[in-house]
Amino acid sequence: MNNYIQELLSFFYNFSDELSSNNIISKINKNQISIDYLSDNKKGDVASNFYLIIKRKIIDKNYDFISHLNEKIIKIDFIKNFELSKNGFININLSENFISRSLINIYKKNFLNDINFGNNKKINIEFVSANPTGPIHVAHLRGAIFGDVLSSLYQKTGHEVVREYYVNDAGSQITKLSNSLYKRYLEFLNKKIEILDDEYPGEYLIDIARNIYKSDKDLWLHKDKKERENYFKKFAVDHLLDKIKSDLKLINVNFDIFTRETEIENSNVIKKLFAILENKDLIYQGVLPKPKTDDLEWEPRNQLLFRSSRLIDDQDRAFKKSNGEWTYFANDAAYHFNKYQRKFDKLINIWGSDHIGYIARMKSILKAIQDKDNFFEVLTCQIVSLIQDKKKIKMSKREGKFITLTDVFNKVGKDPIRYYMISKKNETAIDFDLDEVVKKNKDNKVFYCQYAYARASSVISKAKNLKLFDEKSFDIKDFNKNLTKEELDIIKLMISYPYLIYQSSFNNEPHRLINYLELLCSSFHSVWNKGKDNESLRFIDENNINHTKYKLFWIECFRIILKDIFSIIDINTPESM
RNA sequence: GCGCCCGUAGCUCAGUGGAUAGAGCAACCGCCUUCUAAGCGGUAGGUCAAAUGUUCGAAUCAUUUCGGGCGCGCCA
Repeated sequence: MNNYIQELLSFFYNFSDELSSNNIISKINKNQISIDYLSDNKKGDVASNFYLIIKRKIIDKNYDFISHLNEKIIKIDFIKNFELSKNGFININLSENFISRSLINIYKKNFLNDINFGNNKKINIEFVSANPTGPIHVAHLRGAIFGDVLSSLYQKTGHEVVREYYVNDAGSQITKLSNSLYKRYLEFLNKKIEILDDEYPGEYLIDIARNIYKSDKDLWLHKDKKERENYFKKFAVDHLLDKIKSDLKLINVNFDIFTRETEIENSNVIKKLFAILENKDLIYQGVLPKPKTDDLEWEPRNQLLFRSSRLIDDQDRAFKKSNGEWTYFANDAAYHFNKYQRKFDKLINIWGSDHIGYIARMKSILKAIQDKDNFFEVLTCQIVSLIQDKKKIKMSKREGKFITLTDVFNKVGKDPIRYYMISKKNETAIDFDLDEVVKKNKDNKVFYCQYAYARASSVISKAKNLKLFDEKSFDIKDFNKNLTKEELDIIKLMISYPYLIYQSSFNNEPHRLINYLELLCSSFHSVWNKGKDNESLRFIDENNINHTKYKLFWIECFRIILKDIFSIIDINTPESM
């Protein structure tokens, strides 16, 4: 029973049901009931607004809320007492017995047992999916880490997660890539070349071309164009995908599966999807309206359309080009149908904010092929602006000038990247200041938190050296008499951790981890420094072994919680710094 | 023109309809004979873009306006 906050919420939900079915109150919106366990404003260990919600809805004038609540709440074993504040909050204090049991659960590392709300549901999380036309650059960084941490959170809460990357290895961009690579290859044969505006100028293609030249010499000059194009396509994509994988490995982002667009194209999945849509009268031959964009040469054309406006989208979308080829969207729709066929309970996509306009049509596809409302969810990441010398770094894809993941990694390192990218809401555009983040390692909170862990570890190792670290003495009951208020506050914060994980996962908000982590670490540093002013408040006091064992117990728990958070964010846990 | 996101301290950002709106950085003043000063304590800094509304209660919800970002094609 680690998730006591959830239990408390359920208690109030049931309470309100009981009150309304007995006609004591009129109907309320239960979603308004909340439990406050983090804010500074709360007066008890936790606080609820329950009374404020029902107060105005009370019909029975003789109803005595406090004694009724008292009668019910006394049966909850983890509650010590409660009081109704003048302004209507219910302030609740937890029983010492419960707190010490919870702490023992943390020590035994079974504190997350109760937040298994996933019940082994299969979740597919698709993220990054950057086109294999160049190295991973900074625009993909945020989605990569958001997707990775979100996946870990879902795993923590009992879901079976598949991390998936969709490889767009078909279409005209790949043809252009193939042509650009061929030109670089021609360079090795001393031919003069010119890279066109819409081709890929990046120097990374030169290295790939060199490989082809080394093994094949002038072989491809004499081959037929189609054969050569296909070979160069595959060669380029394979190499760039390897590069993407190894780049992502630098920041510990790994995938379970890479699905290629060409696989989808070559399978019959698109035909199957097409049949389903046609059967539902969602496919027709028609003409799209003129787009609202300015400066657009527009010729109306008759083509195969998907009637997405009947579902979620505001207009219909092209399924086939006028030359009869499937559109990118059609392939992508087939890919999502393919994911559906793989029997996931839920699909989550993480897209950059530049794809927001694409969400409605894809949701329309998913709605057409299945009934569940929340089966398919798209989470978007707003852009990250890189700041250097107090200025935004401008990137130009056309000139092949962009900051790659490797550039940022070499400058900053894995932990600050992962920490910073996950510390802000995904829907907020953020500035990532490369100078601030590396400046003397001081301005970055990741070091602040790792330092807290290292300090805690140094206490434990010193205690072990002094033979004061005795596990057998950790089954303690009356720790509240042996610890300071500040220490008890940290302990109460720690035992709310399971609910925090539950909330972060349920709401797709990994950044809450960071808020919690920083609060926890700041409290720890503060308590640490109390020992500087007052020797009796140090964690290890050889003159007071009794106090010491209580302190060592919660510090070990603190390390366990920190280690758990660090493992989700996937940053190092340094024993010393 | 339309859609989505955002606007909170000088800067970067938290903030679950609820109690006195917070943190870090920058500024200023203190704290190392000590389990790690990569730390701690304090001071100062706010019309939560604006207006109206809903509510017992709004930074949070609704509407409008202003400002910023990202998108809107048979591209991918």
